[in-house]
Amino acid sequence: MRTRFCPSPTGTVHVGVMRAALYNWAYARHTGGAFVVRIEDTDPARNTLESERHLLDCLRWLGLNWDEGPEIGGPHGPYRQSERSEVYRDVVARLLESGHAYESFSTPEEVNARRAAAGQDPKLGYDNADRTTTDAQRAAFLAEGREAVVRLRMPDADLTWHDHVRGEVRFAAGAVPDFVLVRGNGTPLYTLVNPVDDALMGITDVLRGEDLLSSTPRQLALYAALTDIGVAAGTPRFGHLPLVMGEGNKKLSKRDPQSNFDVYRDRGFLPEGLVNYLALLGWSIAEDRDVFSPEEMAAAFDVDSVNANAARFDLKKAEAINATHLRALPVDEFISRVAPYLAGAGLVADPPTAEQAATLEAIAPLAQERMIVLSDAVGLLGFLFAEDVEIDPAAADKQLGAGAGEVLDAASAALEALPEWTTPAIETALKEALVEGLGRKPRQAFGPVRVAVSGRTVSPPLYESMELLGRERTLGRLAAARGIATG
RNA sequence: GCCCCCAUCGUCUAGCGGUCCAGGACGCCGCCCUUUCAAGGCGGUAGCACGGGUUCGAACCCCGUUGGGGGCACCA
Repeated sequence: MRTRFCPSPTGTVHVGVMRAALYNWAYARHTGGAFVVRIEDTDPARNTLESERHLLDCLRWLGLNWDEGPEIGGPHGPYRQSERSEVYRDVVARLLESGHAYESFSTPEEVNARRAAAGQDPKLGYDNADRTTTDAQRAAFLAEGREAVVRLRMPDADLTWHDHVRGEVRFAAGAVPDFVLVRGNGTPLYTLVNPVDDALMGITDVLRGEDLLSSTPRQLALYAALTDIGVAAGTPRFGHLPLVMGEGNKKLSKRDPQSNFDVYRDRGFLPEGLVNYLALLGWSIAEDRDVFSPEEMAAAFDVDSVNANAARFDLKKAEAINATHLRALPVDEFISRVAPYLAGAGLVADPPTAEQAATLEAIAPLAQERMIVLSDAVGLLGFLFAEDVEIDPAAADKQLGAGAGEVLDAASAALEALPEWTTPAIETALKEALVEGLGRKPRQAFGPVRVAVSGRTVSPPLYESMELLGRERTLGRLAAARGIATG
């Protein structure tokens, strides 16, 4: 099997597009085939090199390594369509020569006028009228300075195929007009270039979004022509993947912020977490299981079992899956992944100093199970790497109101006198002072202390955090919180 | 408007004629654990769009209806 991913390098990277890449990758890996990447940059107005680099970087980050394609080459290169003009020119010449394609001089206005004259809806589009253009007419058009587009002559037969995910699909003969392969200015269109390259690159299975389903009949016709002139060895199998939907009930569009792949990466989703979630959008590994590694996916993935329903992107579930992967990370691995986020926020040096590394190592196991994405560490652990802590106003409202002053005073007094600064000693002292001494319920006793020390209502376990913070900083923070406590 | 695709809990899904008064996960709600919040454990909530067939038997097959989605460029 040979599958491919052929993005157009424009703007941001879309999660739906990456899901398609993932399925292609997984299918190739599952079958022991090859995964080919090709850059479809035939629209110079919209394509940028920067965008291409970013796309490839996202693929690499997700772990979707390709066997042939940009940057690594391969036997069917070049893998960038902007570098394949001669190939297309040659194919078009042969298509024209064999009569599968023809020059078409009608302008869109003329087509519409003909439709209107016949009392038809102009939405019907091109009417195949130029199939019969004579040499004399052609010469006249050329003399007028007209440019011709090149169109494929569609066969007069139903077009059907067996789709990997949808089964038999059929389009009636005549449903698709002769479509344009080459612009008037001579540059080729996606409609030509995509099947030509798939043919030339030996792609056996085309897995792509359902939004391309209705362009399949055209491609089938082109493949037949290409096979006839010896460019293609046959027609690939197709599999049309369910669309990824957004919040509403519409295809997740590029304009939708949720569709931007970068935001997940930047927030600190793990590649394996995102792979896992994306895989679930239309496929399941087993009846009672939905957490798995990319390798497990590749081992189990089969396109024929992909679900045909459109799938809504559910951030909550994506986060839950990611959190599971995060917790499953070995601690040292977790530390090395989280450190860049802390460094990025200016909390630790890059790399962390010996002291910071020691703190990180001590707190990591406690922090790991409280996080969803890596960037959560910034808020959760920031208090350990700064002299002072900024208290979250909402947390202050909640915990530094009535009765907090008394708690903070008692905590300070108990901790000041502590002979040794260890987690068990802190625990004992605080419980004695607050729970027994003041008769507070644990949740009321420790809430204000937690906010004073960490600045938040959610933090790693309290006593351990205090030990790591040291007596001086802890007492300083209790005093600072006492200053703003209202009760 | 035309063509095509789709239809199981709020969401993602399992189910491919009987083993399903429909299983898992996220979410949500309880309870337990507990120093907060989480995490973890336990339990609960909620679904086969509708109508006809076919069949001894239908979530599964067929037809229709309704609903949703996608596509109809000299974009990709």
